[in-house]
Amino acid sequence: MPRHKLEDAKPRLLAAGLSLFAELGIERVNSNSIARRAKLAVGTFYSHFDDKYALLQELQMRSLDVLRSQRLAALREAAPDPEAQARAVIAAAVEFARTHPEAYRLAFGRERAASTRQRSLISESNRPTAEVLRRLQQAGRLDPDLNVDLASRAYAAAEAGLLLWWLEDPTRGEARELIETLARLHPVVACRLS
Amino acid sequence: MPRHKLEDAKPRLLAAGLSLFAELGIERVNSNSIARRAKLAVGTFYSHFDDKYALLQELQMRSLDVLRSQRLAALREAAPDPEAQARAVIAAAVEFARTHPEAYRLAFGRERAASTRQRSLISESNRPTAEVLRRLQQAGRLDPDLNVDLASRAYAAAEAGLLLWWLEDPTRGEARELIETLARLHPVVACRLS
Amino acid sequence: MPRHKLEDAKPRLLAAGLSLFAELGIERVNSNSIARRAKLAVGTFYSHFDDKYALLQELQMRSLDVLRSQRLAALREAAPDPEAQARAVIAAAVEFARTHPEAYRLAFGRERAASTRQRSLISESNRPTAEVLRRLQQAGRLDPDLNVDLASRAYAAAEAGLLLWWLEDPTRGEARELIETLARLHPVVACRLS
Amino acid sequence: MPRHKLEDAKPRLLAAGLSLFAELGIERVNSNSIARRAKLAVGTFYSHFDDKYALLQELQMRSLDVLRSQRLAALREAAPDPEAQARAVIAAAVEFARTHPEAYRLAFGRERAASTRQRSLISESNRPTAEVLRRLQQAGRLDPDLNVDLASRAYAAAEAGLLLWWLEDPTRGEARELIETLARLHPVVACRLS
DNA sequence: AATGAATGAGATTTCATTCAT
DNA sequence: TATGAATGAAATCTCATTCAT
Repeated sequence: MPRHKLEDAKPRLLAAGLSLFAELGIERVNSNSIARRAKLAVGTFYSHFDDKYALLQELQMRSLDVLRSQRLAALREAAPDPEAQARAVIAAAVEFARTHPEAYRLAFGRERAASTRQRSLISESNRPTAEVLRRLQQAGRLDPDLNVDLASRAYAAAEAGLLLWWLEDPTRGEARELIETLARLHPVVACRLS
Repeated sequence: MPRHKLEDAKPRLLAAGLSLFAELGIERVNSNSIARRAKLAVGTFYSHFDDKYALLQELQMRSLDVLRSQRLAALREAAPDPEAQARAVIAAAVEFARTHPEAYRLAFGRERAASTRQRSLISESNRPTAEVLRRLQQAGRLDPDLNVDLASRAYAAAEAGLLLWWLEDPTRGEARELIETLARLHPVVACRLS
Repeated sequence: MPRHKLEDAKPRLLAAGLSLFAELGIERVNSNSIARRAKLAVGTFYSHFDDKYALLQELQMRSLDVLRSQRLAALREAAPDPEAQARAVIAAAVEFARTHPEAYRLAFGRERAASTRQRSLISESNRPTAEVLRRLQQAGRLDPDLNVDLASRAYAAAEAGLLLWWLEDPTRGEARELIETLARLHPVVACRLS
Repeated sequence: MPRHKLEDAKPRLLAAGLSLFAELGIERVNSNSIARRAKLAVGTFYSHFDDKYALLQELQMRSLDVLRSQRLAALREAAPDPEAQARAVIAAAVEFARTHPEAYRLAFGRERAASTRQRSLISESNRPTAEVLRRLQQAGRLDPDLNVDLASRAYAAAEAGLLLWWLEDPTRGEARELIETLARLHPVVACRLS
């Protein structure tokens, strides 16, 4: 006996999952409670997702997509100078974390779609940075001794780690300070030549 | 019917827990399997730990203590120059991660003693760095605009993130490169004046 | 894999619990055995009751409700004389114990919904008696020195204790004798004036 | 490695058991906690008692012995009149309950040495009353229609039930009132002829 | 597609009892 | 006799998943 309009089950499950995961962490959440919060039956949950990890993964992918597109937009509007561009991309990330704290926590926090041997999301969002660094290095504008993969990975960890920590208590700093701090650690800045 | 010598139950449980947590993550491990791997009865597990999270926490604390003391030892032997000291402390961390990969993963990886609202272990190991930066800043040897808390937190995240990523596949870089990369991002270096 | 019709799980669990508690006492009974006797899965037990004590409490409440209503019915049909009324109410209790021995044992026997600091069920069923005595005393038809609370509580214990003992071996007396004996101890009779 | 003087292990276990049983009820108490409260090792518990039920039974027996002897003493000092004697015996019970509330609760409360098909302790303490009634009835001083077994059993339940209830909150009445109330319900009084 | 009671494997935890010291 | 760490059977409880409606 179908009781709800058909169209909105999936978005409701995603929203319910997002808030529950953010509150409790995946391992403390179960499919029944997600359905309950979405005011749907458990069975409905299973007709949309294989399990809670699938829902988590979808949430993470959606978050990353939004973040990615906001970074690209920022990039397009930034001055064509590597440092300005790095700063713009960082600012986009800080803004995303500020406006979607639950999504950011879910995508970059400790939650993993368990079973899945999913590539780290940090690595995922890291790839473009490595590319940029490589190009700068070839252009002679970056320390040639730098291991570009390590540096971009270290920076990505710094960004995610700092923002997650900040989200726990946003009085820990102002957006401006966050951006400034991250910019100084960004390889484009910290390892530039001259 | 007690069958084992008295002295070794707890160390065996710790060792069994360390290897199982490292292999599977806490949520895939249960008290029965820890006891089984330690060749002890379940009850023995519970006469030494309240639950698997307590065992995890003890492992984390022990790892941090060892890491802390190795950092201090490195510090004592380093030249009295801030940059040399930062490098020495980084080298000690890399060495610890290399020689105790499971312990490092457990202490800094995503595993958390759940329910416990335990202070992040990264923050914990972060405190001394912030102190050093504050002193340098007062001595006028560090950018006075730097928010020392944010910077040290960002660096700590970079270090932990990079080492965890490296441990997944140690061919990703040489110890030397890791140290070099982290040194460049360390606030003492990246934000020094002149 | 749900296998049963929906309607009958709870009644079946109640019936299974009643017979098992009566046979063995709560502490010798466990949720698995209740479910097994009801030919249901353990999980089904827990989707209807928090634990075995909750089931016990529901059985006790239901028994008391039935007993209460039978006492009221008896009262309505009795002559408007206090002694006749007491006798009618006693007879109703004896009849209830005779026809629902397990329910009576569960409600008045030693089984308690443990942890619960539940008001004694004897006290519960005692309240009306105390009221009646108080009114008779004010009307000058009962010894004015009598402590009505103590007397009604003592009587209630006598009634419950005698019936429980009788249920252990009904050849210990005839219903008529039980009623007669209890009537003589009832404060309305034992403490009447003139 | 014996650590305690040999002589006092058993009394200490009995005292520990008495207080724990009184606090929590047998089913919430276990041999380990009894030994712990007695500041002895578990093993010592098992060298003195088969299990916690054996300890309970010993406590109950000891309590009954003391109560019995106090009743006898009271009887010896009472006037040779049945009613005075009943009153004296009741007073002894009230006094015992007042001075040894834990022991009284243990002996007459709902705790049972489970497994044991032990005769009810109430029945046990009931026997003498039935004897007395029978003699009075033969002497023509008691209603010849009275079923002496039922009456004495009902009275015993009233006495135990009232005193247990009173012990829960001794402000419920004064010793004098308790004695008076119980005396009125005692078959010797309530069923005497003329 | 939606429902939700029912399922039962499996995890957590307790505690009476043993036995080497 | 006393000790107490170790044992492991058994109880409690959870929750992902199914399927008749």
